[in-house]
Order: sequence, then C-alpha cells, then structure tokens
Amino acid sequence: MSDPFSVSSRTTPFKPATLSDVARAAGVSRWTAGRVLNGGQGNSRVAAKTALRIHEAAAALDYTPNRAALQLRGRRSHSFGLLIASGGDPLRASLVPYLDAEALRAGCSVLIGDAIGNPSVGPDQFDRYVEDFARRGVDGIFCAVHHWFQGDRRRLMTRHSNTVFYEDPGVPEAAYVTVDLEEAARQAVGHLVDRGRRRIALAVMTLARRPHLARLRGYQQELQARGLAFDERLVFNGAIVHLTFAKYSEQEQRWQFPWQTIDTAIDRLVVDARADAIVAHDDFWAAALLKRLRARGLRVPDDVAVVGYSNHYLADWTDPSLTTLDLQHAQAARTMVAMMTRQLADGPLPEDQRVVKISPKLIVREST
Amino acid sequence: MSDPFSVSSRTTPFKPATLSDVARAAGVSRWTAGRVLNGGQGNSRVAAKTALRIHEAAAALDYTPNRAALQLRGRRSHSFGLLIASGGDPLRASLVPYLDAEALRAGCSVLIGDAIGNPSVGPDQFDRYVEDFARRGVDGIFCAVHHWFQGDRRRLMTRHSNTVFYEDPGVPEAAYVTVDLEEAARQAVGHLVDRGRRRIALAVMTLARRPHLARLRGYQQELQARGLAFDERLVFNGAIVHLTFAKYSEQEQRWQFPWQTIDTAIDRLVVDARADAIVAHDDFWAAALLKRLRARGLRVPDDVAVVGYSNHYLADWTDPSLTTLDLQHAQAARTMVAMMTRQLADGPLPEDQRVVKISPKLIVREST
DNA sequence: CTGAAAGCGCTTACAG
DNA sequence: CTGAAAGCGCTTACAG
Repeated sequence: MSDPFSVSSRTTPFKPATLSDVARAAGVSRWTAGRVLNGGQGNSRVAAKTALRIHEAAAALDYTPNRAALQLRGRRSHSFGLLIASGGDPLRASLVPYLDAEALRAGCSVLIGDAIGNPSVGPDQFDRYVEDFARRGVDGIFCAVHHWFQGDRRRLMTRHSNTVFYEDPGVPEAAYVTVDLEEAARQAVGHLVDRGRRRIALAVMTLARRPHLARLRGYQQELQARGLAFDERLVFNGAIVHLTFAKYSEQEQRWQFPWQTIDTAIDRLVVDARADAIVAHDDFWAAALLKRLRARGLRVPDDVAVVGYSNHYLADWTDPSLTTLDLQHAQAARTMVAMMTRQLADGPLPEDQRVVKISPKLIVREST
Repeated sequence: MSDPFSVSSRTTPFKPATLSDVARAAGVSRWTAGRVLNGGQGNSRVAAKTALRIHEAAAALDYTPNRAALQLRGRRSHSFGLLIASGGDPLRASLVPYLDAEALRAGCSVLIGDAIGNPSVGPDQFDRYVEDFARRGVDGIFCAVHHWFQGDRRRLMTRHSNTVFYEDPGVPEAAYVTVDLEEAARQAVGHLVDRGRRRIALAVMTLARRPHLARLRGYQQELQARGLAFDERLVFNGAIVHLTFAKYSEQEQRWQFPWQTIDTAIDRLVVDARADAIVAHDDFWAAALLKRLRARGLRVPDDVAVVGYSNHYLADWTDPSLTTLDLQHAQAARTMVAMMTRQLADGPLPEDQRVVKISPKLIVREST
C-alpha cells in the first residue's frame, strides 16, 4: 500500500500485554499475578517480595487489565451512563464536563446518552438508553434529564439500582442532588435589600411545581427577616396568566420564548405594583425582562433591578450584564459521583442521605 | 432486608438470554445460532427455515449478544470515543447531542471525553483519553477539541486510525469536517448589501490562522461580485492591535473577553472608516459590539448593522437579537459519522474525500 | 448444511 | 503460599 497512514496502522498493531505475559516475566503463575494486580482481598496471600516483582513486571510491560475479559467475568465495567438532554436544556449541558471529570477521578468513563429529545431519534430514546446501558454493563447511571422529557424513571431505577439524579425526578426512593431554591430566593432578595430596594418582586413561570413553591417560601422568609412586608401583588405566577409557556421546538432545537408573558409580568409588577426589583425565574426570563424593560424606556438597574437564576453563558452578554445565581455545577457533579460511589459500595443510601441540597452562589454584575 | 428498593434489585437480577439459550430453544447448535444472529457472511450457509426459527427464538428470549464476549473475541465494540472540551468552548458543546444521535443510528454508543481543560484534571487529559479509549476498544474517535487545547493529535491518529475531526487539526492525512468560512463571509456580505449597506466592515480576532484568511477572501469576493470597492481600512485584524485576546479562565471556567479590542474596532471601523455594517468574528464579538455601540449612542441596525457567526444561544437574547450564521451542527454530525462509517469499512479515505466543507446558514434577526 | 473443540483474557473455586 | 482446571459468552478454524 502506498498510503503511509494505513501502513503505519498496520505495522504497529497495538497488542497490549496480558496477565500471562506479566506472570511469565515475573516468573509466577497467572493466579498469583492476577491476585496481586487485579485481585481485591487475596493479595495478602502473596509474599511481599513476589508482589513487588510482579508490579515491576507489570509496569515494564505497561500492563492494563483487559476490560472486556473483566466484564465477562462479572466484574465492574468502570463506566457510568449519563442521561441528559442538553439539546433541550442548554443549562444542564454544562454538567457534562464536570461529571466526566469527577467520574475520571473515580476511575470511570462516561457513556453519554444525550440524544434525548433529538428529532432524529424516537420519543422512547430515554428507555432505549436505559436498556443499552444495562447491556453494556455500566456500574451506574446519572440522570440529569428534565422532567418534561418522556422516559420511565421507575424502570430506570429498577434496571439500575445505582442511579443518581440531578433534581428531584419525582420517584420514591430516588437519590438526587438539587439546588436549594429556597436559599436561592433568600440570597437574591437579601442582595436586593442590601442594594436599597424595597419593592422586590418575584416572577416565576409557575408555582404549580413543588420546587417553585420553595422559591416563594425563601422569598417570603427573607422579606420578613429584613423587616419588609409581603405584598402578593409583587408575586407573578406565569402559569396563572394562561399565556404561552416556553415551548421547546424540536424542529429548530430551540426554545420558543413566551415574550407576551414577560410583558404581562412587567405590567403587573412594575406598572401596577411599582416594583423596583425583580427576582426572575431564570436567566432567560431575566434577559427577556431586560429587553422588554428597555423597550418601555425603563432603565436597569436604575429604575428596576433584575436578578437571574443559573448563571448561563448569556449572563455576561446581556446589556446590562446579569446579576444571577450560579448553580455550582462542579460541586453538584462532585456530590453526584460521591453518592454513586457510596451506593456502589454500600447499596442504597439511607433515607436521610438520599437528597443533597446545593447552595447556589450569587454572582453580582451590572443588572442590580 | 426491609428496604424494598434493595429487595427489588435483588429479587429481579437481570440475567439476559445467551446464545446457548437461543440455540437450545431453536433446537440447533450454538454455531448455527451464532452464524444466523451475529455472523456476517456465513449465514447463507444456514437453511432459510432454520434461520427463521432461530430469529423467532431470539426475539422470544429478547436475546442481545453479550458485548464483552464479542469484544474479547476481537469484534467491534460498537462504541465511539468523543473528544471535546465543551467547558472551554460552549459553541461545540451543541455538537454532542447530534453526534450521539447519529452514532445511535449507526448502532453505536458514545464514550465522552469532555473533561479536557477542566481544572480538576491534568493538562494531559487529552492523551489520557486517547489511551483509555484504545483500551476500551472503541471503533473510532471523533475529535472536536479546539486547537488551543494541549494534546497530541498525531499520536491520536496513529493510535486510532479511524479518527474524524471537527475543523482542521493541522495534522497531515487527517479526515475532517469544517464549516466553509469563505462561504460564510460571502453570505454575510451579500445579505448586508441586500439590506442597502455599502461600507461593510470585517472584524476578526486574527488573520494569522489559515481559516480566517478564507474569511477575508470570501469578504473580498462578495464585495467584488456586488460591485463594491475593497477598502482595507474596513478590515479589522484583532491580532495586529496587540490588545488582549479572549482568554479562557480555568478558574472560573469562563472566557475573559477583550472588551478593549472591541472598542478599538469601533474606533477604527465606525468612527474612522465610517462603516455602516460589521461582519463580526463570532457571536461573542457581535454581542460585544452591540453593547459597546449602544454605549456610544450608536443604534443597531439603524446606524450600524452587525452580523455574527455560529448562532449560539445568546443570539436570541442580545438586544437587538443577532443576525448570524448557523453552523449546521446536525449536518456536520451526520457527515462525521458517515465518514467514520466509511473509514471503518474501507480504511482511510482517499485524499480528495478527507475534507468535507459544510455551508453555514444565515439566520436573520433584528441586528441587520 | 451442522457439530465439537479450542481459545479470547480474565477470575474463582478447588487442590496441593 | 502457589498451581491446574473450569468457565464467563462468544467466534473461528477444523471436521464431518
């Protein structure tokens, strides 16, 4: 062949050293070598100097155990499956590098299941991944798929008892990491009070789901702690307005944003209730508020301060840039992998340790 | 045990059917069953009615071949490795779901290597992934890591002859998919001319790298095609200004954006050279231009129109929203998987088929 | 057209 | 403390 590329790939066929090679080099049997290199408990049954000789031989031969063989014998695959729908949720996409980094530190690779919600796959992709990951013998599953995506979470949990979720999947017994929304609201309100705001509004997409009620609680708590009265006209619940919600367009792989809801929120909160600050549902709501407030000639932060939630990339690029709460994904990932590792070692976590709350961190920019 | 969770996971230990099970059920030998279900060529040597019986038995038992066993016998692992640094490059993160979806359609799973550049792993993580993926026996590697990240691309290619890159890695013989930057510049300029602009500027971070020279070529071509004179004062080369570049902060996992460079660009292009439109390096440059133009009292698009590049999420959220070029990641992913599949079947691609250019697509929003 | 045997690289009882 | 044998689930020469 004249192609140097193909020649090189043929003349250097990578042939890794096997346990037999190491055993031969060290002058011991395969059993002994296996015991020392891959065995768990039994290595105490091998003489220290023999073990040393074996380790040296292994290092010299650059030995790594063959994963396929280990797996065939029923050992751990040292891989995790990660269920995520980053196409439909850009916020969670940033969890991936952190989870991968943490898995790596735990000696595991990550199989990604990221096509959920993609128009080219079926709506049952979630369940297909669950099957495929099982067949590939992953040691556990991380599930960061938002609740609005189809998929049988219960079946996931029976199929993979070692599952750790990001945010409450609404399935009993589930282990998960979640951002403390109560704390998030408290921090936002506290910051705005410190900035001299007195008519602080809360604008959320819905109060129908439990997590958002936690937000309302935190909001009220902090107002009270700061000696401010609660005024229900300063709470905007998008769901009640009966306008269009954010809708994910699978065609365009983008969100169709409910701009009218934002205008209504401004009418109610700023025009009617004279709010001087708004704690927004998330950074997208906050960015939309920024645009629509400007369109009405209202200045941010002079007339109205705005706080977002999630610290998405866009927070640096809105005009003005956005004060928001960072979700601390690095910490979330670390916690998720730690929970997984514990589950792997000790089985299901005790009830009082199945839910871990992460405190978000306020990032102050120009909008407050 | 009183824990229903752990009980359930123990009472239903998932024990998949094996080839022997299928053979027994169909009343044939393992050889025959294997030939029919997993064998490639030899299944013509099995009687049609026998084959049918075997397929029925396999379906009834929900048989799937054991991957570990196949791999141990030296067959394909039906998995790909994906090298990416989405933490350091949010634009490419959106390739992941598309690549995963396409790999799925080709019957393969994706092992993700996304921790590159993450502060918690070493700078040699790229090379570590290359090793780990080899040991796990992936069938090929997709590499979408930006050139500024450390990592031995040559070694990657000798270790995995089936590698497909996103964007030119600068390694001879490499197969890659790339966005046609010449075409991108032509489309942007053409659109601006259609909008009545006559003093169209080009603002890029650098002209030192080959791809960006293609941009300049496309820009000049389209001006000429539209009968407009080329004015070198309307080309801004960020590298020549000797100001700070965008720098990725591993601490904050964010880009430190060179705002001064943007101000200088506005001085040169708009103030000095009276540009009425700017084709920007990317969406981040475009968003920065929007903010800085407004700060000077210049209106977009009335005074100056701005076109971005990449159609990042933020394009919807800038004020005004951004006209930009979509990178067509779905198409890029489809092409990458197709190239991989061909390489897998036929070996390295012929030289004239190793580089595939994707035409970006203009998305018109409010900034032009 | 079909079967019995060997072996991929490892572990796990079982003997010494 | 160490070794020979069997087997995880599959494929691949070999015989029939």
